Amino acid sequence: MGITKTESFSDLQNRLADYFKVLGHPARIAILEHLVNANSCICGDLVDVLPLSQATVSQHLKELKQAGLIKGEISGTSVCYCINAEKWQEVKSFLNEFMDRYPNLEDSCC
Amino acid sequence: MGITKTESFSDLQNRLADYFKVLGHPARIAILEHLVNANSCICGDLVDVLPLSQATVSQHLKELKQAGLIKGEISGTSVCYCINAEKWQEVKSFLNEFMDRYPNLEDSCC
DNA sequence: AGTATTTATCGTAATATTGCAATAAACAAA
DNA sequence: TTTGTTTATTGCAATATTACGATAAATACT
Repeated sequence: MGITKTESFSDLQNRLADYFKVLGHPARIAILEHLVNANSCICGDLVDVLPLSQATVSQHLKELKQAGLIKGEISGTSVCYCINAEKWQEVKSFLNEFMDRYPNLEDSCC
Repeated sequence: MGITKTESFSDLQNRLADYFKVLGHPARIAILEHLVNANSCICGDLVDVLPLSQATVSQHLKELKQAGLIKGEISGTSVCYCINAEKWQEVKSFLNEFMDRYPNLEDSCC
């Protein structure tokens, strides 16, 4: 019924899905790319770079922040965003472990 | 407006987001886990394993198949599903390349 | 104080996703 | 042919997501 049956799956499955999900939007990919490329705090110009309104960008930033992938630091009137390095590594490993569970072999059955 | 502004983003950004997105649901994670663990074709018993109706499972399988992550081979009345090994590696690399763009360093600015 | 700048939040509309019952489709077995 | 078995599809209903205008909140500057 449009509601994901979260409670029917394991914590691990839900956590995996949640991280994949937050990465599953081109705007959030674009935001992360921008922050990664800059490799520094970006104050405000994200809205200029993205083809979305200020309100929409703010919403995507909120989701990325909630997932822990980025940090936002208030600096005067504006806010500086950057990648949360530790969390980024953690998520990378977490997702990779999942992908690595399928062996790199040629012994596919079909 | 609920519609993702796909056309405003690059092909690469959209492709990345699409792969993350298809992985962004616990049911699809569970399906993939089952296929990975079996490391063989699974005929039919997926519905028994998952806490979802046959129709819903079939829908998730369709999405995974469309993304190319799994293959389905008709075998009599039933269908055998298994991981698409080549595509799995390809997607793993593709997503990993994105995650690796953020350097493994401690030189986070904030 | 008043004005400008920047970001967050609220409210709302449009679209997407999830889930399932019912049904269809395809095949096997009797 | 009829019956059962298995998977796909259709047609909803419920919820979630996306997007943005309007507005609020917070701070800086005159």
